Amino acid sequence: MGDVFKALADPTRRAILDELIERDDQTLFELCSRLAAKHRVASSRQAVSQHIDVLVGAGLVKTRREGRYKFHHFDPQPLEQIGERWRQRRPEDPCRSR
Amino acid sequence: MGDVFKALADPTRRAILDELIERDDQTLFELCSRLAAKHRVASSRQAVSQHIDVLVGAGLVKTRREGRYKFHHFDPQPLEQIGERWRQRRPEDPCRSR
DNA sequence: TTGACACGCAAGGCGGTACTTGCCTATCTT
DNA sequence: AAGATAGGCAAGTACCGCCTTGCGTGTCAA
Repeated sequence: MGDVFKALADPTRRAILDELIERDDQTLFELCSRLAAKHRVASSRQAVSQHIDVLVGAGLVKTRREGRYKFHHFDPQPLEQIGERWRQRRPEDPCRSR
Repeated sequence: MGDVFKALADPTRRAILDELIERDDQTLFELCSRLAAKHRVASSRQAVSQHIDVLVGAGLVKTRREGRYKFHHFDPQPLEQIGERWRQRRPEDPCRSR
C-alpha cells in the first residue's frame, strides 16, 4: 500500500509510467531511449531496470517474457484503491474559512 | 506536484493525515499523543513537527495560529489533482490478457 | 558455433531523508 | 515576575534510496 506512494515519489518512475501510457508493452531498451528523447531523462539501463523493479513491486507494472524480450505493461489498478481511500473528507468540507 | 507523492511516501505522515481526518484542527502535542496511542507511532515531537513541515510544503496541511496554539487542518485538494492525472488509461483497458 | 543483443545480479559510492539532541522564543497561568 | 506550556531552530547521526560499475546468463542471428 505504501509501496505505491514510494514508487510514485520518484520523477523518473513517473516518467516511465507516462511512457507506458503513451505506448504500452515496451522493452527495457525502448523505454531507455524514449525516456532520454521525449522525457529528458538521462538514466542508464540499470537505473531504469531498478526503477521498473520498484514499479513491479508496487503492482503498477506487469511484465511478460517473450524470448529474449521482456515487455512492460502499466496497470492502473493500485491507483484506484488509493484514490478511494483518501477521498473521504471531501463532501462535507466547505471549511476553507480561517 | 511530486512533493505530494514524496509526502505520502512516509507511513508516519500518512498516519498524521489519518489522524487529522478523524479529528480536525489538532495541535502538535495532540497529534503526538494520539499518534502514539491510536496509530502505534512512537515519534518525538520534533520528528512529528518536521513531518508536518513536509505535509505543509506539499499543500496537504494548512496551519492556523491562535495564541500559543497552532492548529493543523487537512486539505485534500492536492490529492484530487493527482487522482485526475493518473486516471486516463482506465476506460479502454480490458487487457488483463497475458 | 560464434558473436551480438536483451537483460539480470551484486557490491559499492554518494547524497538525501528521518530522527535525535540541545537550546531558544513566545504565550499563558498563577 | 516566575514557572509552565506550546512550539521553533540548527547541528549531528544513522539509515535508506538512487545510481554506477563490473560481470554473468539466456536468446537469437549469421
